[in-house]
Amino acid sequence: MDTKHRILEEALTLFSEKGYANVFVADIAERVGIKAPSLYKHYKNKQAIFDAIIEEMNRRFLEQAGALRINGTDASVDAEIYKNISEDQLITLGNDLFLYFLHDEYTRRFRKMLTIEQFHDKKLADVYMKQYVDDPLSYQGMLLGLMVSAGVLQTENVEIMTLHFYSPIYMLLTICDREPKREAEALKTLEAHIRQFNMLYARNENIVQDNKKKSGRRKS
Amino acid sequence: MDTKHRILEEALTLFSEKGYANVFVADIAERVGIKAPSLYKHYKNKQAIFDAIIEEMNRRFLEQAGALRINGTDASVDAEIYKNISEDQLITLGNDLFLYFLHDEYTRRFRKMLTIEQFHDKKLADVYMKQYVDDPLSYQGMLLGLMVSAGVLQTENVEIMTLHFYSPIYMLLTICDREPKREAEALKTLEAHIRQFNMLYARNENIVQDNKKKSGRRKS
DNA sequence: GTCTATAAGAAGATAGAC
DNA sequence: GTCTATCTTCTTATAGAC
Repeated sequence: MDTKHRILEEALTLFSEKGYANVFVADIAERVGIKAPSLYKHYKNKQAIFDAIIEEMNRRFLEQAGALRINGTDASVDAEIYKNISEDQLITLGNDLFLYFLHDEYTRRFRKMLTIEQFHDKKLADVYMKQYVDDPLSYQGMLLGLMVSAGVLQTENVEIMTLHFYSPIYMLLTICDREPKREAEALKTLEAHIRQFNMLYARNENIVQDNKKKSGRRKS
Repeated sequence: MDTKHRILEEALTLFSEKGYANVFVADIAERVGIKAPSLYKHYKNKQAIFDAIIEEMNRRFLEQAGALRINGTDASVDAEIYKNISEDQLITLGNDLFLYFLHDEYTRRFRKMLTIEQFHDKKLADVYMKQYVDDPLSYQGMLLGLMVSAGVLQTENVEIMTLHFYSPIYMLLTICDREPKREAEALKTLEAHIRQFNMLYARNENIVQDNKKKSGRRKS
């Protein structure tokens, strides 16, 4: 049964690099170290391999939601943690999110595959949207909402605030997926982004010291 | 010579919906109203059609830069315009940028095609990055920099400010490309984003009236 | 479960008449 | 320039031996 799983691994790698149509069953088999016909003992056909990858990813997404909570929907349990969050902790939050998305080998390859295949199948576009747009916005919106309630951050529109927090992360992610060499630069930008985000949205009381340096802005 | 151009049009439409590998020469020919072999009188082969699309788009990109200036590199000539820009004008700027990217039929299809094919050819990833990430950030960075110089906006880090302005636009664009039905919602979000952006980055003097409504934030 | 041989079919491209 | 007929190649998938 190890071969069955290795087929999935190698197929995902190839699909994420070339797209489904440009990968031949023989390519996958070669990487696994078998001949193409042998592969049909493990999966009915090429499409079945693709479907198994999607299924496997769904399983992992559910795990994630429970463990890392990046896409979880139950932010309220973390309420206490975020009531007194500092700028450094906010940076850590953004960093963890970013690096998980970027470095987890399975999600990275899966995301690239989705990017290529999303227009080919509406269902895949839905998965992409849910996983990289709607769920992160929803979960982070709850976290930031808690911080607003706790008086750490301040805004009249949490939804836009969340967009301001996440969309730069999303954009930096799309950059790194295409040009991995820009990762170091992206991480610097990410930190600068969160610092500035914090400065813009932090309650006055929390940035009293900063004001001494500013030209009369945000006096308290 | 009209047929030659129609081939490009129909090919781009199909490539943007299914990806290069999933479109057959016969599909393109059928849309044009000819048989597949006739198509080879106009283009050497399938790849030549794809290459011609890329070339055509490069030509259009250059035109754009000159006309709409969305990706232009000579923002300084527009300096005077942006020195006294209002919030509504800023919204218009973001709206125009967004709607151009979204509604220009050629760029829309081209962007979707690039999204699908970018990992297949490094050159395409480069075009994508330049057109939808680096150039917009560069040009808008110059515009926003001018507004900072003119005292309309205020920040210590124009680069991050530009990221805060553009990345939500980029993200909303990727949403609409995948789910056109969300366009109306995206436009509302876009306007709210720019209003909040303006509120966050505008110099105090420009938002004196707003402060009356705020809970002690940004007193002047 | 893996192999070789091969069937079945798809898709790109050409030949040559009109 | 467009057509029909056809070639060629590639790729998926199956058959059947080991």
